[in-house]
Amino acid sequence: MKKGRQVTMKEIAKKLGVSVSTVSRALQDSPELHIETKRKITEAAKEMNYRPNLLAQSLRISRSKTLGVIVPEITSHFFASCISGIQDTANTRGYNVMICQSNERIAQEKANIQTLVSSQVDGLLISLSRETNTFEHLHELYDREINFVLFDRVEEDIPVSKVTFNDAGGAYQVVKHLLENGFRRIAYVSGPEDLYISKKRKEGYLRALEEYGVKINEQWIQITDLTLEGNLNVAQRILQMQPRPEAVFCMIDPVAVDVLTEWKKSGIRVPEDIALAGFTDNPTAAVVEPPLTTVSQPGYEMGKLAVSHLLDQLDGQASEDPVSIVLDTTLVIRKSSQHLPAKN
Amino acid sequence: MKKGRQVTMKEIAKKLGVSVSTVSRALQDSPELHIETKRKITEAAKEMNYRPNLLAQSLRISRSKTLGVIVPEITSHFFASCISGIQDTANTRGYNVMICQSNERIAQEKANIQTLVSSQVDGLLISLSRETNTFEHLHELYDREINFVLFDRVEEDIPVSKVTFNDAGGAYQVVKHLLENGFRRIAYVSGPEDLYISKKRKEGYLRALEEYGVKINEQWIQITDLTLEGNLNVAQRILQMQPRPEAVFCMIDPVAVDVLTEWKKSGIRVPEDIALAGFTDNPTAAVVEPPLTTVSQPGYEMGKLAVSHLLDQLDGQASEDPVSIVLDTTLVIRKSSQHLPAKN
DNA sequence: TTCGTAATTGCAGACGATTGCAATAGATCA
DNA sequence: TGATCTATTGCAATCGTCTGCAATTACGAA
Repeated sequence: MKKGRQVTMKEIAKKLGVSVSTVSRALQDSPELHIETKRKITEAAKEMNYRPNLLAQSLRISRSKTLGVIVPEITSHFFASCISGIQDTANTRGYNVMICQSNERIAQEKANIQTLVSSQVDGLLISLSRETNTFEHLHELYDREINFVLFDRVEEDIPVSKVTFNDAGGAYQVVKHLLENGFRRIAYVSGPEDLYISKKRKEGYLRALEEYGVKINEQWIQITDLTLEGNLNVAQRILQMQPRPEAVFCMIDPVAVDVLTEWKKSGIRVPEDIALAGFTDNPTAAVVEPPLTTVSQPGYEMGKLAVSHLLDQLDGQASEDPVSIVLDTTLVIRKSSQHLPAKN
Repeated sequence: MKKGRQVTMKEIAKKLGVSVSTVSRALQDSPELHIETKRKITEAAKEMNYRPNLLAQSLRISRSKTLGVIVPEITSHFFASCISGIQDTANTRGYNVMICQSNERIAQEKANIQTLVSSQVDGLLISLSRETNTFEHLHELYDREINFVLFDRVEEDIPVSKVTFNDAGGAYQVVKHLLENGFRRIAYVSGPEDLYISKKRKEGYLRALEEYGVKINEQWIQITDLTLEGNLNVAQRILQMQPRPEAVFCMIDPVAVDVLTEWKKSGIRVPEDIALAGFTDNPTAAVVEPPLTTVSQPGYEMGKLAVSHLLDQLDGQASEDPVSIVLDTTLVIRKSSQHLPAKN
């Protein structure tokens, strides 16, 4: 099974006894060609099943009509949603998409950037890996005047457009909801502290507590490395605190799910013994028992917006100045945070 | 922010006063060049941050070192796993990957194929959409001698290599498990009947029942269109059967989860009142209450295998004859199928 | 009849890289 | 000293497409 030769303009030209340039112009529906010639050529092209060689086209016009996307991991439902939004929008605007995953490693992220740039993508959409705490590779992209947009996991000091969620606002919403339900001792389970979302969601958490006059206890803020083991450790540490927190807000749903599972094993009931909330609204959040209160962030929309902005930039429709688009999140109240008057 | 010019061989050549061909040979580490010239050129290349233009390279050597992947949807955890496996393997073997989703529509699937072929991918990995019940587009690919491999959702009559799961075997495993737990009236909730997996899993279901001497009741086989509404309808229909099935095997986990949710609302307890099992081992399966017995199919492995086979084919390492690789599934027993002696 | 003009089409040179072959130089041998 | 060989490098064509410009033809106007 060898790769068959594709039909080229040259072959159409030879068959019809015209020049390649005439074929090219006919297929572009150029107005300066005789209408009859044009008809003959387009007909022959269809008949011979001609398909333009995008590689050659891209090389010639120095635009590949392809975008590069780098996400930490595709198997995360959130990032998969982003990609889906990116794809759909890019396709309807005539662009293809090459997707890479960094697997949360900065070395892979750098390698991905190299590959995509070598592949002559017209622009990049990047969500940073967890490991990424230095940013020369992004500055280099910027210096080389390559268009890119950061989304979700961003670095604020790079002068490019960014699309993020109002992470602080979302955290504020959910913590406020807990406070309004009467909880006061509210813990926050954070991921590694240098992560953008760890910081932002902590901000919202602190703001809500402060607004409700709750004095913050430093031990309420627990750090997990986001591994299963780390999450279970935090779950246990929280149970052993004196006094024990009445509610816990986890930075992301998977942590909340792990914590919930661990507590169930220990016979702790949610929300009767302790309330719980997450962030992201993963598919699992809705189906755990009890269903998890969380903050929904529309990944599909984020992808759409990020790519739209990048394409506007490429088409010269957007201003040269970087903008920061902040998407609102939605509080999703489920049973895990409901203060029940009577224990059942 | 305009796209900056990339450094080309021409510029290196000019700077060093040599010809472009010499630069090309130096960067390929050709043995016929003077070692000193080679050193100077590679140094200059590094210093000027030269990166080969993959488009030009591909055009010249007529190999893009890029593969195309088409999946029904990226947001499905299973397909995301496949993609992840494909990516990792392709990258380590020096290939890039362009991913498309058909969104379960055949028209989109055809369009994706067109685009990828135009982009001169060296080969394709395709998992068919639900809508795909005609196959001319695949036959055309075959006739044009374009390399491709089908995975998971395949069409058996196309003479190309395929990677599938032992769907019938997996279904047999799980239904046998239900039978061994003492259940006899076992229903099967199928998706649309023309789907490959609907058929295969039904095969396994029937084989297990037959083997255990259970006479099949036609109404046990229920069809859903896989929408939420369809799933809930099936859930209700099952409850109303006389006599009611003792256990239900759903073709895919999401159906089982919908059914479970609906039953819970009606006060039906799983597995005490009725046992339940799914297929796929989605992340949700482990966290629902009760945890769902299911059949795990390693998507990452499937992706790895499919792409390895395709690449072997491209490299001429595989035989020309199509092969059919069948992966085994693993039964994952959880609470939803456990027959409890006493109701609690 | 002659010339300007418009309508069509082809030539040739890019885009950036690769590669067969020719060319040049110095070295070696008789 | 002349001929042959080898090592090193450049020329030019090529991949498929696009496009500025030149070339050709026909036509109407003076």
